[in-house]
Amino acid sequence: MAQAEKLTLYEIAELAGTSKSTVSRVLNGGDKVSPKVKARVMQVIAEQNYMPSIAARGLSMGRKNMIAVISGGISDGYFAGVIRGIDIESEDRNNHLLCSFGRNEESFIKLWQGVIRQGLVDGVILVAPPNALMQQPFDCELPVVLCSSRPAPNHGWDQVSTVTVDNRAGLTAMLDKMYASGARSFVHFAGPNNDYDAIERREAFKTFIATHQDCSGQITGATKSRDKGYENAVHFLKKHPHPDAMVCYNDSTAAGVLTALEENGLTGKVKISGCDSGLLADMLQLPTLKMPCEKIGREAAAMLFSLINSTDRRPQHKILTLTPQRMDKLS
Amino acid sequence: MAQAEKLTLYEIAELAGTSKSTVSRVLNGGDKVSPKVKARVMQVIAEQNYMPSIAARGLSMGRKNMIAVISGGISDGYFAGVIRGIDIESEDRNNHLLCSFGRNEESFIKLWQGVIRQGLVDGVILVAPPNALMQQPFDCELPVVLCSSRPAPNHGWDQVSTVTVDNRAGLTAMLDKMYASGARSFVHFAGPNNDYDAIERREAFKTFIATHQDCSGQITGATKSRDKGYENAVHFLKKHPHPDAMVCYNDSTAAGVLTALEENGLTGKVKISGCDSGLLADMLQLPTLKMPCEKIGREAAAMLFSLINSTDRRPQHKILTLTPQRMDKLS
DNA sequence: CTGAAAGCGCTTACAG
DNA sequence: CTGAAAGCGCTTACAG
Repeated sequence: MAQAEKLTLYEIAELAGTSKSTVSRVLNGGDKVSPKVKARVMQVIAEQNYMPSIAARGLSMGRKNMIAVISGGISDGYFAGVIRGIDIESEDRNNHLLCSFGRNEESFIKLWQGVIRQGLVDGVILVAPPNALMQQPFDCELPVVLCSSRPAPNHGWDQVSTVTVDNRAGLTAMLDKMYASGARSFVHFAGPNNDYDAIERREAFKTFIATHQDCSGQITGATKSRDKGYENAVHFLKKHPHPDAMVCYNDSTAAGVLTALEENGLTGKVKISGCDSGLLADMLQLPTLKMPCEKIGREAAAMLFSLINSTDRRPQHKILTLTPQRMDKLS
Repeated sequence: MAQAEKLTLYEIAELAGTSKSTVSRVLNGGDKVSPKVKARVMQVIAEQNYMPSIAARGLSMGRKNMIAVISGGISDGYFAGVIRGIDIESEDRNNHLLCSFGRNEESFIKLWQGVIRQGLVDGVILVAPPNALMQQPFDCELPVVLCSSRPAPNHGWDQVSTVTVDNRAGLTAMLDKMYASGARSFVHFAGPNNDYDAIERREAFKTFIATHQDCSGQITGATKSRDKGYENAVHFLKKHPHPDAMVCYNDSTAAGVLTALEENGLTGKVKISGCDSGLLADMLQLPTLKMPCEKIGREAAAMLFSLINSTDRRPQHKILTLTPQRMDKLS
């Protein structure tokens, strides 16, 4: 196995019979280099399969060509989608991706501190960061983009760019559909209280009920897992007659609720919806709102690179649409 | 928002009234520094929330404290699990993780070339690399670990360390169980021909049939998706009487086969098994072999770090067990 | 158009 | 125990 020791700029220069400066110039394209020399250098580079050390280049230029993504997880399809989106945009720009996955609040915060202080990236994307992080003052000179989270306007975090989804419009569209197909009594299996998306969805639910005199609505929560959804639904069904429609925070919750419905012989008798639209919703043929995960990642990365490449530090915000899926399965 | 410009070693030294050398020494712990000076330096570091530039440190030490993982994907639960495992081990060692996801063979190979030539990592983990890569001569001086793949002994790739699963033992255990519960005629819905795991499983199937005189077996394939599994099963059931047992390459395939069985009124009449054991198998209550994804990642990372920290370049190999799940649902 | 030199932020012999 | 100096692999003014 050819133990091709990594060559340096200097060695390439030697081989090409010229100086480091010149090799650097042909590498970076900018300045003029005589065609002859350029050709020779390029040939040596090709022969040696040489690529410059991007760490050294980063040191010298101050530009790292690397961005970090710190994510609250990876196993969930949501994270995978977002990260894939980020990766696509980074690869297109020949940038590297530093990935870290917070195992819990504490580890997430530690990763964040390390990444911003060790100065090895040009910018950071935070995917669903824990609330605890945003209780701390924002103290980072790097461009940052926040996904799926919109911090309260304090501690300086409100100056950070965001990519979010329009939970209110999405949930309202879902509720309108349910209403149109006859539902009048609703229950919302809400998500965690510290989750931005969950809060928004709950508010949309409240608003819908408040603006429809002929409708009644209850809220139960907080659930995000299938088991918890099941539990809450069992509990709910014991005390209440079944409603016309059950609007769940996400697909996992809906899956649990569905099981409870089945156990109570209510399958097909209650309209039910989820949110996310992954494998689970597919399998269950569940009406749901499609979370544009990959799009979120792409937008976040594009936004971060635009921030990195510009001197304008004003925060940018992008709101993406949640698309209703399988609405025909509602009735 | 405090625009805390990143401080350098030099500035810390100034603030502490000492030299860069000394600050570096307290940072790296090794050499002796007088308690007084050390305390002062540590205080300044704490006050300023200083962390050394790991890129600069890497340049100077030759050690990058960063490893790369190049993966064939991310959306699949398998990839997510492996990467999570790698991340855990890296974080424990204060190493960073450079992640790239190959969109196709070509992009995977390009990522590989870039990573090994740009010299910004100490080692590389390849997760399910495409065959095309291993047709090229192995030319990399960095430690490398291969997950879920074992290249043919050529082009130097056989000198690379691997972490794999014991497909033969796993599948054989599954077949034995099926046999014990009465199955005598088998069909294997095999996976792709260029997939290491698929090949191993197919071989195990062949061996089982060959060593059981009283059994018959057929192989159909190649499938890895649910749709393809469905298609193949429909096709198969048209021509053949249904067998006692259907052994599928993975859970997705099994899911498709299950649908075909249902359409033919055969639900519950054929023993069926998958492999992977993720959300899908859970939902279907499918007997399956559990792929230890996170463990694969952890082992691969641990192996890579041991390779990085040692001068012994001999390849290491680790084989993990596939654990049968829900065997009670077999009959 | 081209090269010598300084500098990016560290570490580590080498002399005190 | 501590500091000045050289060096890691690049880029980029600065002089030719």
